[in-house]
Amino acid sequence: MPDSAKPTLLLIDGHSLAFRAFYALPIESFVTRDGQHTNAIHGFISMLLLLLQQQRPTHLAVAFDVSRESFRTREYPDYKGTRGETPPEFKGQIPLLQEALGALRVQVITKDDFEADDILATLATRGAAEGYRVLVASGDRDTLQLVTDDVTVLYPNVRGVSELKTYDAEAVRERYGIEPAQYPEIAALVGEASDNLIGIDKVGEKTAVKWIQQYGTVDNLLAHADEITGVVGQNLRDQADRALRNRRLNALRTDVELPYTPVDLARQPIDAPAVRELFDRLQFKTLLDRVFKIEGAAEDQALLEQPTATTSAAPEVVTLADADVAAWITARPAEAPLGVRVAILNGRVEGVGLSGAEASAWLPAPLGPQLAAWLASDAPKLLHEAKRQIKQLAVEGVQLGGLSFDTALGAWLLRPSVKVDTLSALVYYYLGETLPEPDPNQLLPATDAVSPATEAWYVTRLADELRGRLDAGSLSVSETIEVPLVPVLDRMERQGVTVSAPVLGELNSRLGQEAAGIAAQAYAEIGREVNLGSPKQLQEVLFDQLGMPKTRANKTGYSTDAQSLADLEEQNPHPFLALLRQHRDATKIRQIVETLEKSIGPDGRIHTSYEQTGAATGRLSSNDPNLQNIPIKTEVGREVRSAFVAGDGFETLLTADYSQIEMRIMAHLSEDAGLIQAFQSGEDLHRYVGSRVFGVEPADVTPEMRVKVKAMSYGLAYGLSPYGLSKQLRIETSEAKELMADYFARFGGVRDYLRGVVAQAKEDGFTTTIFGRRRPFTDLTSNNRVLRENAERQALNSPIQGSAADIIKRAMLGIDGDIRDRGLASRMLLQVHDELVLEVAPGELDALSEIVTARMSGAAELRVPLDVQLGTGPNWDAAAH
DNA sequence: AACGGCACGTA
DNA sequence: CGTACGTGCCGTTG
Repeated sequence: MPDSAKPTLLLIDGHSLAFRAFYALPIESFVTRDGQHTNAIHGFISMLLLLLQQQRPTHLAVAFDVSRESFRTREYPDYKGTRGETPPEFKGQIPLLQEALGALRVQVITKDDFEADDILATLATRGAAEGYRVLVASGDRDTLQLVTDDVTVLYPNVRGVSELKTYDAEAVRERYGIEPAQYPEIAALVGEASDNLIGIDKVGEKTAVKWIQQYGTVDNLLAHADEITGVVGQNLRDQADRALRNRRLNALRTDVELPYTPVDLARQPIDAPAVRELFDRLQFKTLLDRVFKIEGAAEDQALLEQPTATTSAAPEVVTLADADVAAWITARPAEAPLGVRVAILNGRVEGVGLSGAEASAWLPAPLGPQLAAWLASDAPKLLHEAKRQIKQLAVEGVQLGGLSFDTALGAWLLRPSVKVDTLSALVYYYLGETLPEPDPNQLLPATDAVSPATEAWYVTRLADELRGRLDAGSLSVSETIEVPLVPVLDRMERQGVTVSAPVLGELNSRLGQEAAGIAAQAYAEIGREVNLGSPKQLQEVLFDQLGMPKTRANKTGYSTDAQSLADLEEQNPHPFLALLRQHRDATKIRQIVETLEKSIGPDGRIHTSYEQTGAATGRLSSNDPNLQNIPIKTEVGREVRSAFVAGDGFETLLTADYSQIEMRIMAHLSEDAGLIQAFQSGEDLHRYVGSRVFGVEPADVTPEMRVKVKAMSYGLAYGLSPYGLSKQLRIETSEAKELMADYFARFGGVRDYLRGVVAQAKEDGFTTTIFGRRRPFTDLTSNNRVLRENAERQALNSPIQGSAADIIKRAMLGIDGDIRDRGLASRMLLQVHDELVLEVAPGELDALSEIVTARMSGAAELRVPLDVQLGTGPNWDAAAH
């Protein structure tokens, strides 16, 4: 059989090539935002993709060593003994690499008591016997013994793993002057430093080759050892045991019992969602593209081959007329929720898919009265991303009631840190089935999307699966907080908030002129014009032209951030620095103003979107535009707030915020008597705490003392270190340390609690909020210190931030419910984590204030009161307090 | 056009 | 070497 017709079996030594990649790629260039090193993974995958392209293997596996222990170390405890401790940056990459290979559907093989090379040898031998063209990629020269006419070894050269040298039988003969099978004979005599196998003294490659060419094997050589003259001959005779031991150890085993034969290693279509998720996490953008480029053809093929197999279990879809809807629904089992899928095409409702466990129906637009009535009813419904569909239905004048579960919310509650949220991806993850989706990049889809009714059926199945996986606490959060919040957020988004275009316009032009003036002065200072918004150009000005001392380093050079500029101003005052800072301030606010101006709708209002699954802690996030980061700290910033006004027909804005809610939660959770007392005393928190920490009367707490204590208190909930505190307060680390010690001496319960949270999280693998919301962590036990300590701070913070999120969400539900129950025209517009902004209808201020106060302070029963501050005014700034 | 990096706004 | 977010600009890459 010609080689080209043979199947190709590619066998890779995972550990040795990942290790080569680790040393070939600069470690500092491959670190994710959260500190995970990825250079070995990146290099390995890159090499793998290259091999897939160049060699087009039909069968593929990667073998890993299980540990350093193997039958070889039992015979010779010093085997590979010279290898130092594995670098910690490398160690953590292997499990991730294996996860990546899993996602790429590459078989990973390990075997207790054997090394990866033995697995390769076994499969290579077997593959060759079964008629495969076999490729062995390994950084271990011992594999050269496997080379035959059918087996080729690919060995990394000094330049790392981007190029692999091909050793076929001819190449081995040329390089070593012996047959490949004789390689271990040579190695046994010369020794192999990397395996800690010492050769015969004074015998190098030249001598060994000469001997093996003459005698063929070590055994035979030793049988004729007396024929060898000179010192090397004597060494050979003296050290014969060593050569024999080496020969035993470097012989690869070809009889390892494995659960796979070559035929089991046929290449599989990759697990695209898993690859996307993982590569996203590892920040492998270009590799992701390469994977899909290579896989593209194969993936399409796989999809074509089994397009219906995965959906065949779904009930057949019947198309219903509206008149038949009520009957169809009545025919379903009572009480069982139905899946609902609103199909949207070009901004219009195309129809609605409904599904129970055993029947699916499609109702094309226009939506009739029977369907509309049922949708609006309390009949239980299951949706995926309900808010989006509720909004779309509203456009058609149709309401949706009775939402009982949202699969997007459920998946988020289960794994709040994972970004995957499309229906098809979740179906894939949790049900293991493929939901064909039209390629959004194709005008004419190659694969038909499934009917919305079938999607609705998948929603019901996914809902079952997710509910089964959620613990009682998370289910309760779903049912009592998140799901009921969906329509509330929808209303807030739809209402929007009125913004004064003239106020913003005036602010914009004023800031524009101001920035231009500042820029001109700045240019004059340095004698040229640069782009003040370009960190790169600023670096040239500051560090080259002006010769300022170097600041904190970042990937593109030295930092020009506000902190660095402030440091420079202290050490090296220069008019340019102040001008730059003023320019930044002006342009930043102006940019926010411009974004807001562009967001004003035809109704004169801004409609943000709340992302309910946006934050892993349980908080909401806001986008398009983000109304949760409107300036407040500076005078100009507050001018932006003043542009947010009560709309026509409304009397005033009402703002309500929780004061120090996170500290109160800390007091509650830690049960620290001192902190609880602080909140019950009615004294200003930081003054009270300051008096305890510094041992003075509350009245004698100086502003400096208060600043320090305040920073300390807030920092605690974030896992602030003494170093961080010292940086922020610009004090010595030793003073920061003392400050923390003094704090904990008075509020020891807080320290115990914070320690306990992390310890508990390590044990459980997750943290929990007061209301049962969980956040899982994987890195708390990581060997990578950066990764581990990041996870520790997140675990420390999550119950606090998350409980605060639970509380304000509960308050929102209460307020919204009361407003509707009492038929008030006032409405809730914005949520900014610990603050709500409401629009007050004429005459409703008192009633609304009462509702808001009661619902916010009553949203949780803590060991300390929940203090709520209200403020009113014609605009958001004036309504603040 | 898309993306990473930087910088910075909020709680 | 402080948690949680979103956005705009720059400079590079395709």
